[in-house]
Amino acid sequence: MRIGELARRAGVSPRALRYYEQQGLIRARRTANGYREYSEADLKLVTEIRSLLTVGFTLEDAKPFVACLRAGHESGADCPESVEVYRRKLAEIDDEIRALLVRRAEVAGQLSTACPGCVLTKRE
Amino acid sequence: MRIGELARRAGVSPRALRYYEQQGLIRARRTANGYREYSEADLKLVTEIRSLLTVGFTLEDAKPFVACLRAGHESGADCPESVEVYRRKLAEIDDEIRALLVRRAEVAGQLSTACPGCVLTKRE
DNA sequence: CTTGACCCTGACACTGACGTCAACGTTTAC
DNA sequence: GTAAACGTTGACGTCAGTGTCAGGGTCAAG
Repeated sequence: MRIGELARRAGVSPRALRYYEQQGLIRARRTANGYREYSEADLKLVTEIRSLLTVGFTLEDAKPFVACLRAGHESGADCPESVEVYRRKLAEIDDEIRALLVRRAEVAGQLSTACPGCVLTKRE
Repeated sequence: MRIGELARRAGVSPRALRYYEQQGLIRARRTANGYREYSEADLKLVTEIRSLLTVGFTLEDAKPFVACLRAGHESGADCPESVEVYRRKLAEIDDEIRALLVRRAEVAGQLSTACPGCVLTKRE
């Protein structure tokens, strides 16, 4: 299939696919006229990339998963490199959550000082 | 005082001060040679901006606080517009925390599927 | 033959808060 | 007198993942 069809089926733009290629995540054979030609396996790669991106991963993070799929594994997570990315991401998310909780407390403190009673304490 | 002194006392770079001015947050008188001249009140403005930025506010968010100080109030939060920004920010932070908790759960789920026992459940 | 739907590459736009450099004028200290 | 340290404006670089042109080529249907 060509880029337009893959884009529709994967739910992304052709522009995004070219960008993924440029970043070294996917590759495409070229037909005689220079058009990119994709396989079903490529659809699987792009689907994996998309699901990772929507969970907050970067394209860089997604690389091990793509490599894992290309190596023949069923899931992109079936490789130690992918698992390592999962663990790192989990730690990053935890850090962000902690930082946000601190910020929340600071802002809530300021707000209650500036306007006692304004804090509705939605959480907990 | 000139820009270098204000920058040192406020703990920011001269570049940042020029940027704040460009964004309409601070203003400076000019001496005959074109140098910016600041007052103690300006130091207070910049200090307010910095403390808001470090809590995750944008320069746009900081504008009502600066306006409030310029209007003569002791605290930048002594105006309804500032309080409104506080409340909005609090809601934004809560949204971000909720989104991160969802992401955390998704990633943790994927990780436990890919590598049972890898999730160390640091939280709770 | 031409219209329209594709495809190509290359490159700028965007968001935020600056860092950094260029190319220049001013002030201060020795 | 001169060099360091300061000031000025202007403009590009950063990070990520595209959107959106510009300016082409390709191909099937009518």
